[in-house]
Amino acid sequence: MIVRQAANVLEIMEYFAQAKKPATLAEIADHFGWPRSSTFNLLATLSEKGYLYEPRRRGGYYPTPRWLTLARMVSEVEPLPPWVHALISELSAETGETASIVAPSGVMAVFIDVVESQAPIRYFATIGHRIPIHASASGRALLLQYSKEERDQLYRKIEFRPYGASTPISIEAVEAELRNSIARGYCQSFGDYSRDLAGAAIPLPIGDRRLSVVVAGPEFRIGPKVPDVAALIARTIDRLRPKTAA
Amino acid sequence: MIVRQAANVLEIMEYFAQAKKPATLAEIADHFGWPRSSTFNLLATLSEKGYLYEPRRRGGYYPTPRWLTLARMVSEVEPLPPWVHALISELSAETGETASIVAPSGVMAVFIDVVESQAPIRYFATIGHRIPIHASASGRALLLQYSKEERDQLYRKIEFRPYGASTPISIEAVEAELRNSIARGYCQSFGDYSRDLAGAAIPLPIGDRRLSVVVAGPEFRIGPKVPDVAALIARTIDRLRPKTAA
DNA sequence: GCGAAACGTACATATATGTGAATTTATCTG
DNA sequence: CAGATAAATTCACATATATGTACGTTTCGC
Repeated sequence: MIVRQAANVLEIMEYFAQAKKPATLAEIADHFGWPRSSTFNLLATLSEKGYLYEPRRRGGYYPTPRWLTLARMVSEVEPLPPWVHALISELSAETGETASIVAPSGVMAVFIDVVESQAPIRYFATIGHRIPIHASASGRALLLQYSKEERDQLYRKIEFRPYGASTPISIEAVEAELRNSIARGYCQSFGDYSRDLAGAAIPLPIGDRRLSVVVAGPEFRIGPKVPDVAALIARTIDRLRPKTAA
Repeated sequence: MIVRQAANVLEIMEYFAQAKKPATLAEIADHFGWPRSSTFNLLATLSEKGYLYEPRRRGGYYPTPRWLTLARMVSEVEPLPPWVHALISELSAETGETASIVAPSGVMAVFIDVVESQAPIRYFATIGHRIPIHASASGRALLLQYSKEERDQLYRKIEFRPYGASTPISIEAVEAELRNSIARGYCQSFGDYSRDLAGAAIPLPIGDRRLSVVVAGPEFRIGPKVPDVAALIARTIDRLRPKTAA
């Protein structure tokens, strides 16, 4: 069950992140199609807790910097090593495509760092974006770091839906693709989940964290280059990853 | 009316900001005394929206860096000029007390930037903290920037409650204190709202924003020094504020 | 300076939602 | 490795909650 008012808090924040200016109760209510009275209650709650304020007289509400302090506090914990962000920056610059770091979250894979392509047609991914772990290059690069037992447990929870023509829709299909990936030396996906999207991914264990790097873009552009891109990812990891620590 | 589940989202974030480590469903449920099932729904909602993930197998939930991207996006808008933070850093260092920037929000005043004192006994303020605009030095420094008409409108919404012995509990009392502040050259408060707390504040208009600076601490320590502190604030503003722009 | 439109606020009520109990799944212990 | 223990899910129902309606307040156009 989805908790509506919890989701609404996030929607409001995303709204402000887009609008980048204060908004009145009426504007917000109209934007979301919420009743004024409900919107009033929500905004009052967020204000009372110190997360929204009214910067100007009758100028509407805007988030306080408290969001930033909170977000900084939680992000200070186990930050990604700087070379990891450098890695995807470089990969994105070299390939012209979107490069990301991905982490597991149950049956999903979550983007935890992203450098977007500058091309007008590009893979539009954001931090927090989620995709099925079994139906994506980056997800399978995570699965490669699981033991067979752990994978079997996961498989039980996965709903195998045919998102696209090449989506693996059975445990065996996924396992077969994992074997192929090992043989090939990298993971790939051609529209497994998102139409017209192709990508190459490589596992990236950091400490006890199981992550992966992925470079993805429109199939027509990146498709033929997937092996080269994969090789580039591997080379770049090799060069940037500190040799000392495990 | 307070929107419970909206508040709960914030509580969860504050919990993670404190704990600084992943937490399982059970831990969170126990911590807040929430039923497991409700906690499950909330965590599922936040996860589905990409704001929580499970970094390790059965290692519990943790916020994704998405909070940080969002918070950065909203905070990019009209950031405080760097000299403003330098101002309160310096004031806090010189006085040994907590120094803050405050903005109006209806009948309340909100802390939008804070540099805390290092003293063991200190004014514990955080960004987002709210105090009544009429019953605080910093709040009255905001009111000084309002026209009489604007103040009168505000007064109608204020509940005049005797928080402490010196709380102004009538419109006339507030107006009198404002006149005193003008004569004195700064605003002060001795336990108007928080017991044992004293402070000095000065208006700080920036562009069309009405802000104020306040230095506050325990009455026994800062009390006798309030005039000196006020003078220091004024001098420091004078020194740091760029002369060019209005 | 007046009237009208827009905005913000309060409250009672029907209903969407949170919850306790039951079930399933995973982990620990001897 | 099995049995016990703890955690994570599911679900039907009572109730806390979102909302329609009405009212007061502020702004804007003329």
